[in-house]
Amino acid sequence: MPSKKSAAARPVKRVPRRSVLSDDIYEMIKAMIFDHEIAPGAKVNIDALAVQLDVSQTPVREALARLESDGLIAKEPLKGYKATALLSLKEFNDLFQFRLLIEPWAAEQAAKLVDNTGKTALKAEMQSANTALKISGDDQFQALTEHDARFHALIASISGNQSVADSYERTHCHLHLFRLFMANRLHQIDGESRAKFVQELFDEYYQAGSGQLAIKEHDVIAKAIIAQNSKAARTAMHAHIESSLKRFAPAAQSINKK
Amino acid sequence: MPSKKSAAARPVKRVPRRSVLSDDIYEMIKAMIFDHEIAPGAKVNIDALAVQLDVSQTPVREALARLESDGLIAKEPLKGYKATALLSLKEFNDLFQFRLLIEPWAAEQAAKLVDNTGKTALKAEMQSANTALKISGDDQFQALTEHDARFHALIASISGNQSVADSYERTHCHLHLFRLFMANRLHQIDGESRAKFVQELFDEYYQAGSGQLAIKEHDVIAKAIIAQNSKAARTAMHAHIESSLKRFAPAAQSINKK
DNA sequence: GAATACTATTTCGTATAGTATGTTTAATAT
DNA sequence: ATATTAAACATACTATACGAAATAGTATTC
Repeated sequence: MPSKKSAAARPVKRVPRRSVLSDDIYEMIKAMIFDHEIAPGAKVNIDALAVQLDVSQTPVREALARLESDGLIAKEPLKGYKATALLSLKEFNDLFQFRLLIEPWAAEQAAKLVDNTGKTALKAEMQSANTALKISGDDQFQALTEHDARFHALIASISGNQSVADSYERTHCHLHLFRLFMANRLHQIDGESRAKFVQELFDEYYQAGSGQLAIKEHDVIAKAIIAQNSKAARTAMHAHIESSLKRFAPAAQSINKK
Repeated sequence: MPSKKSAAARPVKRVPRRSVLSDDIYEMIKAMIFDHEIAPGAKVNIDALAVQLDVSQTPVREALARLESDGLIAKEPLKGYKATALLSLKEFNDLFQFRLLIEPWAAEQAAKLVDNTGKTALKAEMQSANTALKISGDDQFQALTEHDARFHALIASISGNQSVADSYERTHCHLHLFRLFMANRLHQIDGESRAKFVQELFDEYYQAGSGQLAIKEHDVIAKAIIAQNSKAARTAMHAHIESSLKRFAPAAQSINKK
């Protein structure tokens, strides 16, 4: 069996690796949901979307079918697709309860099984978090949210359990949280008090106290895993999720009162 | 606002409720995977499938996109769809580990929150299990497997947490287990020893000891939930999954050795 | 015998037309 | 004026045919 070196040495012929259009469209629509180009609850017109993306209906239909399976879009037979509504307070709490069931375990396992590759990846991800902190405005929030998604997915992956990793990915929790936040953000225009609330929410989420609260919590988790301290990793993850729940609860609640 | 009674009294106009072809096809293909009409790892030709089911490619494409999202079918870009392979021993263990994370909690919550509707549903499901025991042969195994799927899904539903219920459903564990069993079953022809092994496996799974082992375990769980004894429900569910894991492990292992 | 060139098959996407259902508007009747 | 009915319109869903691009298999050449 050829070594990895020799394999890397010979010219790689498998270049094409062209992604299938259907997959690209899937990612594009997901992105449109993510950044509110498709608002929560908004109707999704297949034909219009196909025209807008300059493709035929076929790949759009496949993408929507997958998105429905993901729970990001709901289908009403013969009436069409709609982006799912924002999380209700109950759904929000349920989601975090679910995460509490699997993620502390995942962190514990990750600490037990992590190898050098995993440690390197964790360090790199924490670097990207610090980079994100230098951005400003909504873009920063998006960058931090994406770091958050990658960080948790990485740990689930290091845990070695594919079922757990998949189930985490499928929650799309970062997407839901980002939509909750942006929904509040977009209501800024409604009044000063709201604007202040949103700003406070943001500060509280990412820069409370001496700053970068969530990132600091990530740092604790990452360090515990790298040190292969499984108990510490579990408790740190548990604390982080509960802390994150408390930070986001006001956003979820205010939406419900609308 | 009209009461529920008056709403139920007037003739229901919402009769149409005609399912969309695309959804039917999805269920049909899933059923074909379930009963090995599409073998694990087999290639799935869209055109052939459309002809076989006597529909156009459009609904087949949507169905396959959803099935891929479910993890029941894998897509290789520009090469087509294939039914996913049987669970490897590792995947099998991972799946059960995942279930151990969420199902005991679900049972505990179910015991806390169950109402009369839930209790009635649980009793009805246990009745259907007894009915299934009267069937014979592979059909019995299928009937029992389907009861198993409904029973666990019901408890997840009673737990009240949609995220947990969804994540359980998406494991499609009953489908994977059934495929594992049938794969062994189909190898009966290979030799007497194998035939005996399969028979023993079956007996052990559903009729060990004084009989109906798994069903008895279900009964313990159901009774604990109905009695609203949450701790008992949790431990019973935990024991049941571990017991189930031990029963099925040989099947998963023998596949790996192939 | 290995690399290249050619052919066949298949996947993927497009385009378009037809049908069925939902939605809206307008007209009619109570 | 309200409610019911009917027609017009829009859209979702399905069918069908075609074409482009990649893969897989075969043959040819060195």
